[in-house]
Amino acid sequence: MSAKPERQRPERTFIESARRAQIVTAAIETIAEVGYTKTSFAKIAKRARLSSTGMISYHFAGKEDLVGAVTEEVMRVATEFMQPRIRAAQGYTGMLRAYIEANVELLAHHPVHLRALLEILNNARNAAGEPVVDATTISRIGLLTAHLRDGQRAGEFAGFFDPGLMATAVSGAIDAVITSRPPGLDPAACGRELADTFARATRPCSENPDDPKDT
Amino acid sequence: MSAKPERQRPERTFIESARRAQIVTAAIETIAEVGYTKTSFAKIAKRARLSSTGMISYHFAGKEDLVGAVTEEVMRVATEFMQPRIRAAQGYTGMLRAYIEANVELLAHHPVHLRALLEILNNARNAAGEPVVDATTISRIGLLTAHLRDGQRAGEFAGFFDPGLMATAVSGAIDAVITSRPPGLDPAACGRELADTFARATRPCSENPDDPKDT
Amino acid sequence: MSAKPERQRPERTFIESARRAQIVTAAIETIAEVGYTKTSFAKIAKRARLSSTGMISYHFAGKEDLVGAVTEEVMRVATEFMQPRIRAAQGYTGMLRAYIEANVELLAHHPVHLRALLEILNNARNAAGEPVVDATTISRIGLLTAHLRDGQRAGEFAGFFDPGLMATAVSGAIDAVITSRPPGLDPAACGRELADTFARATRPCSENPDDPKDT
Amino acid sequence: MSAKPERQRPERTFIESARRAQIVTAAIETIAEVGYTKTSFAKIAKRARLSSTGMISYHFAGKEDLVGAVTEEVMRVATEFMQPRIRAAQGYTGMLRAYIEANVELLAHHPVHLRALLEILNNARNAAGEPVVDATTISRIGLLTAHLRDGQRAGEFAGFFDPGLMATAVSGAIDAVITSRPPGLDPAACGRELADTFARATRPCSENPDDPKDT
DNA sequence: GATGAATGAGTGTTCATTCAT
DNA sequence: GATGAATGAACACTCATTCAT
Repeated sequence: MSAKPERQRPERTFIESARRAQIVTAAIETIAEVGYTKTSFAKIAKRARLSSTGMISYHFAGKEDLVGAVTEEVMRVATEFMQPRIRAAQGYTGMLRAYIEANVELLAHHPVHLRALLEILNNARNAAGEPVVDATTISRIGLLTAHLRDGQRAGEFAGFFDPGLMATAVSGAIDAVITSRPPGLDPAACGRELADTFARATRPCSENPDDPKDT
Repeated sequence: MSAKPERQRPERTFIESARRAQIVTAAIETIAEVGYTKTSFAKIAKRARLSSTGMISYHFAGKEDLVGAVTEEVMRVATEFMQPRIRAAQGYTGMLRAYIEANVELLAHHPVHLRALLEILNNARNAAGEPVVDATTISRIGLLTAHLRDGQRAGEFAGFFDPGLMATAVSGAIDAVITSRPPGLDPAACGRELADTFARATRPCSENPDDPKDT
Repeated sequence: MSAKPERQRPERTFIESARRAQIVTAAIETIAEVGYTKTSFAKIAKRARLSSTGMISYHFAGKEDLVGAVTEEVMRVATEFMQPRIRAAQGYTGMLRAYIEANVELLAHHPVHLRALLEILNNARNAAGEPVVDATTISRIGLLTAHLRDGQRAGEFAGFFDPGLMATAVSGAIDAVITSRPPGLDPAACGRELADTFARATRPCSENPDDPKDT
Repeated sequence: MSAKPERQRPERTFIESARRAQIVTAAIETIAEVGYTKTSFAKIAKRARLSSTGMISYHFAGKEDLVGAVTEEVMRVATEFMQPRIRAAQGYTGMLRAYIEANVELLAHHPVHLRALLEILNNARNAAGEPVVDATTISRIGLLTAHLRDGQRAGEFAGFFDPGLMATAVSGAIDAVITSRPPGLDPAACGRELADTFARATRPCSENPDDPKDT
């Protein structure tokens, strides 16, 4: 999230950066196609037309390092796509809608990247059994929770829901839609309807007179 | 989903059924603990106090067969827990609420089973890379979709949402809540709030006068 | 050092014990021939006429486990050879002589075993860089030190040397002789002369009137 | 052992000599720290702050060549330290004492160099499995043997021991002391006591009236 | 001359499955 | 029918060395 994330400590040669990018691309495609579990260095090397798996180990410190690079790349693409859309929206409600719509629309533009990311989030574990990339690293639920809480304080969202739980629900619903790739529905309509759903669920009481419960 | 799923084609001796159950139990615990990816016959055999992995291969046709048996068992437990709660509910809205609440509550009673199931749904792939157990196999989204559509026709749910998409969203939200095990919230309250959320989202226009969109 | 060291927890099948012994034998020969560093599972498997290295991993928990088994076996052979000779000796001086002579003579009877043991002691390290089998495990220097100290108290050895340092010197001298396999000297004479050397070095002042230093 | 061992056949540029020295130093430190077995070009390059292992291969014909250079350097340091001390001693007995003491004292001044040398002597093997640097190459035992024999002829040492065997014993004892780094004993006292030990062991009969054996 | 990139054989280990007993 | 033994492909990763630039 720093201004120049690519200017990290080890200065990389042009050719090395190119190789790394090539490997990362092959890794993304492989993970999206066969799933994280069945992805091996051998398959990635084959897709990247590399002669050996040793090549990947040469450019990346290990499997975790490669997974980290893949995550970074996907997040870069996703952020580049979503951020302008979210920034253009007005108000807390508008931004929530923009976030949901942009996220679903992202599926239409970068389905492979998104599937790879979900595979990593769900499956990648290190030797200790802990997630290699946990959800907080990519800061989805955290940011969403903060946004919902701020919107509640500003009075744009209803006060009767727990922000953390709602953020989890929103994320889960989006991921499920992404994973299931609902056939017959175009992504734009899909995103709009999902945004509608959570707009109704978070609307304040005043606009929602007979709310069934307020905890 | 047949009435007696365990009395399938090959009639099993008592001792064989016991062995299979023992292995399935060990598999569920192992998958829940270390994740599907890191689960191997060796670890299952160790937990089941079997001396060799050959034993598992003897009782199950292969990894897919074992995963299928695990899924069946988890679904049996889940159905046994949820069905009475859902049947006791009144109307489409009440049943939807009961379904969501029962599902979250199930986490409190059978966390190991649920985690194992989610691991399998997310990770288990056959040699061709296709999911071994897809979501439709366990008929969650399908049944939910049908329920939502029927409720729409009966006028209990609003008509402006797509049943399939809403079913996907509901399932995804529940799974996310289950996976994240929100700290500081007790399961009952969690389930109630999640049910509230989708109650608001599916309520008809009449009770929800100024709905922002109706596609 | 327990009475029945082979009656450990896991009861092994006859055939498994045979395989383990076969592998241990091949490992000893390989280590003695090419050195610990150049010994790999592949070479051991080849010598043992096993089809794959996986076989070794099947019978031993890992490289460390195999090295431990090799050490145990060599120590078993060495103890079996040396113990009766040492027990037959009289007095502290006699036992020290017997120990040295038996150790050198052991080289003539089991040169391969001894070379393998020395290779392991000098080279085998675990991932953390620590010796897999340290000298104290096989309790050579520890026992020797105690023997020298007791002999000093009993007045059989001179009091002017440090028992630990002398034990180290004795062990080092023996190992050097073993490693260099002095050509042209028969082992029996070799052992006798080495024992003479340390007999002179440890003899009390009374028999050694003009000792140059007494710290 | 030539007068100017570093001025060998190929005349090297200043910068090349510097690079070689830098690599040799890094190699010594690495071998001493992690052991010869776990030392690789990669680790040496890292310590020498070189960007690639190719650099090492460029300056040295191979691993054996590097090990040779390391040995030369350590021997240079050791000789520089020990030679004046030995030359200053009087008589065969005095020189033997000086040699032993200087060798142990060397450990206090250059522990890293010494550990590296012992690692190489014990572990370094070429492809054929033969030692890359054998003990005779560094001429320790050879020179010592000659010294002992000359001292015997001169009557300073007893005649009843075999010079080669005694030289081996002396070297082995010193190496064992060096390797074990006896805690709680300061190096000077250590060296003195070890020298005492072999002084007693090599003293002629006349000063040692009741010698137990004379072969 | 010097270097970063690449190589491919080799490391120990795990895996699901098969088979003779 | 049941089981311990064996298989061999696959795994991530390291190695010393080579080579085009």
